[in-house]
Amino acid sequence: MAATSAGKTYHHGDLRNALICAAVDLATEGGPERVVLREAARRVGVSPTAAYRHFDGRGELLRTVRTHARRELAAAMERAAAREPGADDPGLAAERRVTALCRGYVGFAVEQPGLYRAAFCVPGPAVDEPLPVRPPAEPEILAFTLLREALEALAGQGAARPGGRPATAAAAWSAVHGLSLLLVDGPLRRLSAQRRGVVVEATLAMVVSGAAVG
Amino acid sequence: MAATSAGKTYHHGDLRNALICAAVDLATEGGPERVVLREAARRVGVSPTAAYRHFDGRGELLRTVRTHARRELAAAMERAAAREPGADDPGLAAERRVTALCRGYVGFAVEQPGLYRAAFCVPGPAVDEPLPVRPPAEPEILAFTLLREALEALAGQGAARPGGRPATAAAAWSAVHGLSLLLVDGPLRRLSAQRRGVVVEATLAMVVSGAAVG
DNA sequence: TGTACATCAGTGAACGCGCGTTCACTGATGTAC
DNA sequence: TGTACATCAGTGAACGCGCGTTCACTGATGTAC
Repeated sequence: MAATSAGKTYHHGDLRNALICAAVDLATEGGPERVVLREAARRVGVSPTAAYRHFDGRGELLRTVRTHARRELAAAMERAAAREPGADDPGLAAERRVTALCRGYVGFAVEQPGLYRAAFCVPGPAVDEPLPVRPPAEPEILAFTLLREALEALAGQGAARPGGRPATAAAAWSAVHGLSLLLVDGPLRRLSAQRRGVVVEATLAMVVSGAAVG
Repeated sequence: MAATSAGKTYHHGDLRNALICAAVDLATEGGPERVVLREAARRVGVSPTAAYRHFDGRGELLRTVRTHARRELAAAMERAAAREPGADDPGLAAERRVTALCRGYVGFAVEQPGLYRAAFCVPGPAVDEPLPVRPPAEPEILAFTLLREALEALAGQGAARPGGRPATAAAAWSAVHGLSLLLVDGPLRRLSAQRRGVVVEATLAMVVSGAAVG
């Protein structure tokens, strides 16, 4: 795009992506409520109106940011799992993968609180928007899928009750999600890094013990 | 107060409490972000300015609502525990109390989503407010205390590792908090009541198994 | 190769909204004498 | 018991803010001929 180096042309060339980047930055700085059309446009150096060429409105921009944030979360989990050393015992390996994924999850939340919150925001239908007859299917959330598959692998090793598995995965997700929010945005946000580590480990122990039971 | 029956006097008589009630209603309807000074005043039938005789500003009103919401949450937990039948075996009784408290916790969140979210909102310091040298100690959160004590009682029965206990309680809290938010405001909010029940039970099983380990 | 023209992607001004907060003020209350 | 006056608890208007969104518009681009 010629615009990139020359700067200042009338046509931006890649405005949609530029707006998304600005919006992601906003979410990173201050969470989903900070994602605001006018400010994103301002940062890109474009009039607010221009954004409407590329997005339906604020809602769509926010949903785009959310998708991005969810991908980043899953990527952080994968990276954490990849760092984990393997193990000969497949049961141990499975357990390690679960804990690594969880650590990656919580680590992302702690390091990117704004983005983490954006990953789970609900963009709120415009006031009094009529409810759709059938709500659109929620898109799969990759972070949850990773967790569920790792837990299934772990359960496959032991004597876990089949059929309880999706619910077991949801329970584990509850634990890491709740922990993340308590640490990031909630009553545990002032914990020292050390205490935080202790709480994280206790939660992981709970998740693993729950997987054995579930 | 003469004002109560006669209506319309210049002096309201109990404006502070009236504003709190209105603000709690707002939170109940739409969560903490719906708690807004002007609207609370409007509902009470008073000018916005009048609120400043009784509150420092929006922040104080919101903190008051939060306190109220936290109390309600704890009360819901206590009620749930009180409904639970006792048991001769003290270990079983302790376990039952833990699960009942947790059920009460999640039940409150599901029935009063707005209030639940208000209970854990952080009123956000005014932009660029200088950080206090020493952050004010977080007030104890009764819901957490209840949970911690019940878990301690449960651990006292078995061979749980001492010293791990506060962290174990935080892990349990993470689970019920995360579950509540996933159900109320998050990706699990469209679950049928039945599926929701399954997930709640799986989470409780995880919490109990974690208490045994921790 | 040049040019007319449709289309695309921006602009700038404006609307209406609701908010938090402050100002100068006034009506009501109750207390000292 | 009556009255002057301080104090308390309201009013109403206004300020400034930033937002989402829409309008009529124009500059730039690229394509058909």
